[in-house]
Amino acid sequence: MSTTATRNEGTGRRVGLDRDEVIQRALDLIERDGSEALTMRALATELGVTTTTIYWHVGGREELLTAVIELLSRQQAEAEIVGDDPRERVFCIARQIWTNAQAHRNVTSLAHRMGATTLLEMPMELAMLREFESAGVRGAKARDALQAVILCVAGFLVVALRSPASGSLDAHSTELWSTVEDDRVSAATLKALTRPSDLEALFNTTVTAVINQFVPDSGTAA
Amino acid sequence: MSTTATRNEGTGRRVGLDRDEVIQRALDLIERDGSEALTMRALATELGVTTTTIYWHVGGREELLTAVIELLSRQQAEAEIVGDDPRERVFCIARQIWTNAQAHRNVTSLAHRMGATTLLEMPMELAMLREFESAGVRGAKARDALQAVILCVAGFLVVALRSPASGSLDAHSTELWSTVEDDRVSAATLKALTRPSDLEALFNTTVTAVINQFVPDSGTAA
DNA sequence: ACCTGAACACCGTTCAAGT
DNA sequence: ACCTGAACACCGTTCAAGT
Repeated sequence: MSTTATRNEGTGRRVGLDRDEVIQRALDLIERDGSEALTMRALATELGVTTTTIYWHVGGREELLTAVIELLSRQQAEAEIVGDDPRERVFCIARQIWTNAQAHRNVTSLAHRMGATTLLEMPMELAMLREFESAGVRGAKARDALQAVILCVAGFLVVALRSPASGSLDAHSTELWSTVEDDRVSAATLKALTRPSDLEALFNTTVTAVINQFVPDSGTAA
Repeated sequence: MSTTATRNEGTGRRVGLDRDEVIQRALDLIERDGSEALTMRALATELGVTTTTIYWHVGGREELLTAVIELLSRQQAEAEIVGDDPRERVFCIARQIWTNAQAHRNVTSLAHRMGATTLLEMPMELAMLREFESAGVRGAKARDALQAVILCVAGFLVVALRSPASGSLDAHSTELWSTVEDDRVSAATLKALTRPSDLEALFNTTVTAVINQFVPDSGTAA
């Protein structure tokens, strides 16, 4: 992408690589081929360099992955927040997290597996806090409201990110349910379970319910 | 644990191992040392056997892990469901999932990372469906209600399971927030963020809100 | 049927050495 | 300061061979 890789300013550099470029290429590689495809050797080959060079620039694999997540966190443009009242605006931000996650599935699910979701979504969580403040929700109440909404969104991401991502395991809900029989559950319900939910609609309903629980229904912001 | 390992009935067996015991020991090892500690070689050593024996009995690593999750799924005793109306009973089941997950952190977070949550929680999800039925919620509505509640619980598990599990990454929320400054967020809120939420209380509030959204407030079951 | 031994192709990481 | 080459200790998996 950037042409800085082949720059050689007459210094002792042979490749002209810097830390930022290593991380950016790592991000690209993960988005393209998944996070398991990012081995130190594969990334080195991609950069036209030896494995040890990566260690010199950014450190080991754990540091590299953390840096990738931080990079994406900064790149996720904080889109404009629309909505007439705090409830709507909080919902708008929740949808942005949801949308961003689907646009960057591989890094998002990586962050998820690493327990670094907060690191990735920090800017959007901060935006959400500002809305809570303007709705008069602050202190421990704001913290809990944030946790609840983020938790709920995270739950949706768990489901949304696993479907076409790791096709190896056939333990996906719809296939599992097709083998179940139970005389205390109607046939209509069991049949419905074999078809996927409309996650979009379900997201709206559920997240709205949680937001309404924590954000008061004030018409105008303070 | 079971003494079947040293049994040798005069057949050609040298060790007397069977598939179930391999899987049980794998489960024990994961619960004790974490899922990363379960290597084929480590498990083989634990069993007093060669690596290849595991392949003969249960197959590769993926199959082994799936079998472990299925085993725990069967072992999670379906405790008694208490509550006067469907809403309360659904909440009771949600709490059981929550409790079981914390009692078996390592396997649960493994199932989570594998996208096999449904496989693990199937019996409890089925119990929840029965409550929906008795509340008159069936078909696609029951499926969506199940999804919403499970999703929400899954979100809580994401947070609850990452704290003392993988101590390697310091990207935990509380530490991250301690460095943040923002003039549009009050000091009280920022300070609250550096202290962990009461997940127990938050679970009750949030899950109840979601359940109420999908299960009608009927006093008595049909 | 059940299990071993040796081997293969990977992996992350380190360390001395080069310019 | 920046990068290479060789090596180490791991890993999952396979395959022929033993009883």
